[in-house]
Amino acid sequence: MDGSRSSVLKNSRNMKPDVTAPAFQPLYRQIKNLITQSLVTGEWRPGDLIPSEIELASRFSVSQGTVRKAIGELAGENLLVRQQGKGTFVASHSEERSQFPYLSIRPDRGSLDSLSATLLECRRVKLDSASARKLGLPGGAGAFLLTRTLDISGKTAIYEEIRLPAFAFKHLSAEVIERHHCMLYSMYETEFDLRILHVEEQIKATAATDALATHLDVDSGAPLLTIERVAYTYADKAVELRRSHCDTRVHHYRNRIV
Amino acid sequence: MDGSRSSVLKNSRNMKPDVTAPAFQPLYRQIKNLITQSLVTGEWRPGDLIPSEIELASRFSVSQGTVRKAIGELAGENLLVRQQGKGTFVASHSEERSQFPYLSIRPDRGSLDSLSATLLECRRVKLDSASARKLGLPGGAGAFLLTRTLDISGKTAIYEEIRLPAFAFKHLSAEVIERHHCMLYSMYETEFDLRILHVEEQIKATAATDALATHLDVDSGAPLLTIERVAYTYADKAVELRRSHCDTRVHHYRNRIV
DNA sequence: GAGTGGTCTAGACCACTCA
DNA sequence: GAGTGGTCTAGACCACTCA
Repeated sequence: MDGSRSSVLKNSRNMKPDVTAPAFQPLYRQIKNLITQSLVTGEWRPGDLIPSEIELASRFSVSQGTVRKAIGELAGENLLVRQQGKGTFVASHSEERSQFPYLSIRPDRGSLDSLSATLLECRRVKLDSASARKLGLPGGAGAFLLTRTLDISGKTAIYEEIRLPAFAFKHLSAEVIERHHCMLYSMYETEFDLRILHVEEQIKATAATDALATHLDVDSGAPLLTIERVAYTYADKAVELRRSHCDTRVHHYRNRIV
Repeated sequence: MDGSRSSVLKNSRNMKPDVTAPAFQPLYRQIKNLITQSLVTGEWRPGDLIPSEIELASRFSVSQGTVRKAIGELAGENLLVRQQGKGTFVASHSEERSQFPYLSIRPDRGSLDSLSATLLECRRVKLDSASARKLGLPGGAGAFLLTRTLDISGKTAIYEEIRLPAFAFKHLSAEVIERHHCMLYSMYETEFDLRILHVEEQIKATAATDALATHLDVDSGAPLLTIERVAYTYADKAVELRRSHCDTRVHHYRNRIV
């Protein structure tokens, strides 16, 4: 080797260099960015097998170790999944053990076994300005509003409203949702090419309104756990808003912090 | 190299091999276990600089890369902190930016700036059987019970009860706590050699009791966020129970899931 | 047996810290 | 300038999968 790191990867420089830019970008980061590009553009789609490390190393003219480090970071971010002996795959919600990958509600005793969703409504609405802002859209932008309930062990435990930007979910309908058995994140992926990568939640205790009390079969004014979620895809782009109201008499929200 | 991996690290085997044991344990995992041992026994204490990678590599007769991989996993678990040019340190709550490292409550608007704790009580109690079980102790074991409130931006937002096994916190007193300005996890570390590594929380919405209503200046029956926490040290050993009640009218619990 | 990811090495050099 | 962690390479070999 000649020690040159520039084979395909020389950073393009502006005439006026940006002094706030990081001084040094290691090779494996540049490889990581190239791989991420292929994910964003859809060249490799959820569930796909990507080229082997050896293949990528020769394609980018770097060593296998450098490709490994790039893939390792992407695997750590749950964008890729490595399987020894088989290869590296683009992560997908469709293949995950859990039907509801970001659901943190658990029964107080026993495990989360029987779980089912009932779609109540799917209709077109215009976004209020606060919701639009969170989705990076102008006020009044079109959206789908889904409402549904989730039953845990046969008992209705969650009522939720979900808002999805219309432009990204063109052919959405109750039929499409029900065809996917209400597994939304898997549906976003296969029907709309939209992979949810992380979610941010704000949780409060609230008093049940009359409507919620009816849906959840609790007393009006009873304490409920209200979760406001924003779900993000590539490049930290918000693509779903969700407000969930949970009856926590025999369930709880579980969280592990390291 | 002769390819032998056994220099100092041959696995000791029972006469009856444990068939459930993992078939293969890579070298770096064994090195990781050795380093973890030095952390558990207190050979290297929070804040300490550990030997350099080169030094450890020669001590264990492996390559620097193998030591790096072991340290990398420990750094990923927040047990060690690497600093380029300086060395690798044992992680410590005393050095962290946040006074309250696992506090997830945030103001709805603005950032978590002014934050203060008021210790209400510190006394000896006997553990009820449920609490004792969570701490892996027999029912009736001795413990300290701390109660305190936390003010966020000048407003009392949290009331909490904390239970600590007496045997591990021998010289605990209100004076010791106040000397540390109520920064408990930093105090556990410096006074009791106990480092909290992760916490598990169960969250419910509850109705304020009269006593809580008074402490938090809310109406009796008002919805509160109730967080049951178990805090763990090395080897997943539970060493603190905490029940926090939060007024979430102008605050929320924030969580990010990847 | 061929192909994949996983481990490990020795060695070179870089970025950073501190005296 | 000495010492640290960080990057990168080429090459060997291992564990695992699948035909």
